[in-house]
Amino acid sequence: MTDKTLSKTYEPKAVEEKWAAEWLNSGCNAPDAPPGKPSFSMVIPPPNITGALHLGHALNSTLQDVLARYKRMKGFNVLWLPGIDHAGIATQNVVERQLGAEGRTRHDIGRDEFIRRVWKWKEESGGTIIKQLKRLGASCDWSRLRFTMDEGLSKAVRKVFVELYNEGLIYRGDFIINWCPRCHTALSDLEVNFTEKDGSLWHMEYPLKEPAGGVSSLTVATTRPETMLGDTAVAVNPEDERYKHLIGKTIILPFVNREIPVIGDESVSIEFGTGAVKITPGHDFNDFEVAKRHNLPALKVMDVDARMNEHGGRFAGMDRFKARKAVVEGLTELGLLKKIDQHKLMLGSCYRCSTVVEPTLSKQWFVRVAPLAAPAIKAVEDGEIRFVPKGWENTYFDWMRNIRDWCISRQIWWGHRIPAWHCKACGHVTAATVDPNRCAGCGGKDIEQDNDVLDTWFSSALWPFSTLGWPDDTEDLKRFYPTSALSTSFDIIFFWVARMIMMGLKFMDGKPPFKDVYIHALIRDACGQKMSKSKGNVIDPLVMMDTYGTDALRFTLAILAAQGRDIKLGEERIAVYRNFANKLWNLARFCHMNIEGMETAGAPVDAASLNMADKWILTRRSVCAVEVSEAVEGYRFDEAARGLYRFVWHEVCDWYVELSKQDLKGENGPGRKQCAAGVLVAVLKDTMKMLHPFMPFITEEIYSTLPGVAGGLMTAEFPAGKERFDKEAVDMELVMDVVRAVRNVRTDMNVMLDAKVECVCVSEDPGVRECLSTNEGYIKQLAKAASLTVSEPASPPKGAASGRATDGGRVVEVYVPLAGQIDLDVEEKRITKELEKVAKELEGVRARLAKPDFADKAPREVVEKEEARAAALAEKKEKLDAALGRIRGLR
RNA sequence: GGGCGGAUAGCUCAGUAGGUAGAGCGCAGCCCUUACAAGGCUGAUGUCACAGGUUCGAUCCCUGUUCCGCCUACCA
Repeated sequence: MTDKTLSKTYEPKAVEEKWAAEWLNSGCNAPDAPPGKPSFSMVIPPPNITGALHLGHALNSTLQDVLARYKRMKGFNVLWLPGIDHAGIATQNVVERQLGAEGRTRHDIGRDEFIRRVWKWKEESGGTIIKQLKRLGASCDWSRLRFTMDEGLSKAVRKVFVELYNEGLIYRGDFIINWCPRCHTALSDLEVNFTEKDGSLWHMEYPLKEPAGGVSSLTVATTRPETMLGDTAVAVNPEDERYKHLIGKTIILPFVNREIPVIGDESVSIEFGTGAVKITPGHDFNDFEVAKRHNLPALKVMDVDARMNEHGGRFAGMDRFKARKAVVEGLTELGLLKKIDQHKLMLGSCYRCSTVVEPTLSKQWFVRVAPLAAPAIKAVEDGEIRFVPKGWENTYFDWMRNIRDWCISRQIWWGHRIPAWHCKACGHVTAATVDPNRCAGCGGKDIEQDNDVLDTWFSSALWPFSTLGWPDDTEDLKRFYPTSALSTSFDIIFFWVARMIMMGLKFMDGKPPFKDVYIHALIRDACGQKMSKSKGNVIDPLVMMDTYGTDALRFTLAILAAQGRDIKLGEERIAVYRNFANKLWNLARFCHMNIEGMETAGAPVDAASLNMADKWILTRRSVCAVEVSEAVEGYRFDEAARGLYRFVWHEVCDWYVELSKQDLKGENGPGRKQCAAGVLVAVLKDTMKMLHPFMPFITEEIYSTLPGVAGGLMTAEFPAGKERFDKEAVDMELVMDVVRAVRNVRTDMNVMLDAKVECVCVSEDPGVRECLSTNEGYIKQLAKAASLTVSEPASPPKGAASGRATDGGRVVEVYVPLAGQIDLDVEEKRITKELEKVAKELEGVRARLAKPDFADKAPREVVEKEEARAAALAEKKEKLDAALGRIRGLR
């Protein structure tokens, strides 16, 4: 696209495709070969291979890309390493569904064939999200794309497992875990979502074997009647006067007629329910603990599908929910159901398929987490790892300090198979990084690898170093570990961040995986609801990119990314920043129209030829650059984006473009034209550079059309913001203020736009007067004034409407004589209103100054400032009084 | 039950070493002024949730209250 054919509105599609391809070919996403540059590294939080880009990804990737591109432009050797995880359960579900469509199960085709199918699926349709991230402009080093099931990463997983096992930090045993009856696997505590549900509290009467103290039964209250078949005790509080005499007695469990003891346990609440609790160690976390304390047996009464098993008596074979109904009916028939209370309970469901989980006793592998957590807590306490915003540290500490062992085995096939072999002869477990052929205990050859695979998060926890080549001692590890920052969502602080910290410290010689953890906001819909497919309130980032352009989406996400607050996103917001992209585009068009044919427009401008407007905009550019730098480095993406928006729209476009028009048209001679063009181009180039991390496509496109440009923006240097002309910048602001004052009067007085007015500016400050005279051209042009008179204080012109400009403590009275045109009523009303406001304000300031304490205790600067303010207000009031008098005098 | 965060213009949100409260959208008026109507100029609107406290001074700090979110927790 050449400068001559820039379309009137920005059309993102072609531009995005062009640059996305260009960046991929250029290789500038990859870090340089070892130079002296400092490193900046990040790993992408690996999305699921089954996933599609949602707004959370888009936000997170945009912010990381801002960091990556910014740091690159700041001279860092940047590595942003992308990848995906194998999402064990989710992926297995996808392929099992495919098989299901063929009328088969994974068991029909066997483990090896199933794994082959999953890999085939992965090659064909896995990882579409990577393409989508590229479309978003994410400048990852795609040549280093990693996958948790890669050979290298699998090697890392095995080594970590074996070392932890050998140290006794991984163990296997029978414990109660969360079982998903649909996925047929254990889940860790974190993989269960709890939601409040309306349920019932059934009061069930259990007969005693022998009456005691005139009592022949005990009534328990439960939310899960069907589990009664697995009861191995009834517990009461040992302090409970109603029941303490029953402790040690025997109950005959209805239906199955099993004899179970009444025990005393302090965990039982006297107030809740009936004060007596049935104990089902095979299907309840709490009961399992109670049973351990009392040496009670645990009985599993359900199978893998959560159907009642052979211990279920007449209920055997029934699904747990059917069995519940049947048990309740059965009890009713026996006259043992005493009461049903409405009761709210927290119900756990599988985070992958939402099936209600079944706490089940089962043999599983666990990580003993406490020893790993201790140094991980310390690293954050000591500030070695920093959370941004800091508040998230509490969440992290809270969890880490109450951490429970992590169930890492999953009864699925897709994932890292546990590198442990069971010996059939001696029962010894051999954990090994290389498949062994004999038992390490007895040397026997009849060994078999454990059937389970590891939790996907087990491999993700190694991500910051496994992706850099560990366990090999690679150059990448030396250069890029620890990584500089990790950006992610708060909901995986436990899943991932905490575990990465633990594993990083453990396996990387105590070095944490990253220095900063940036926790980004959660995106909600415009009403504040969490977006979800079932609610139908999802905004698809891909559709937004199609509709408004990728840069618009990115800028929207960045400018809304304030720390510590959720983002409520409505589509209209994106349209606003689409407009911004368009504004930018037209700024570029304006530039091209005005420099067309100028050979030297891209050449550096001689500082001596700069005028006040040039110096003003160059200064504002520098201030903006510094502000953006500080904001990005402090992860305040919203501030950076807001600063850029203001600079581009309200400084460059609203003012500099207007200020430079006469010069650019050549009205002030070739020298001025040359200079203004040079400044405009320079400012535009810097603007593109500053904006590039946020809006990479449009900026790259515009930049490439500017004269005197060599190379792309990605490798350009971020403006340092050193060139400043503060004095001129302040003077320019005063001139702008005068223009605003005149416009203000014009509007208030309903002066037609094309009607020129006279304009009188009065100031007692000779510096101010000189400044205004020098810039007469600007004022006349922008305020549409036919003439400008600058004078010392004198009696104001007759029949003039008045205004006033103040900037930096300097004051200019502005008069616009409108003899005959002035609407006296309007002007009188306007001045009266203004006068009231000033009087009120003055009163307040004077009241404050009058307080003796204020003068005594407030800092001197503040007192002086207030005094100056009072004086200014008094003067203003005086002027307004005079103006009012003049208006009235005209009647 | 514990913890965290929010409450600022009609809406969505910034902000403040405690010292005159800001933006965008929307709204009103005037403009199709050759970069841009996805635009320009101008304007109006706030007991900064409530009640106390500290302070010369609080939207900001402290305490309590009320609403609204979220995270976390084995009362069956």
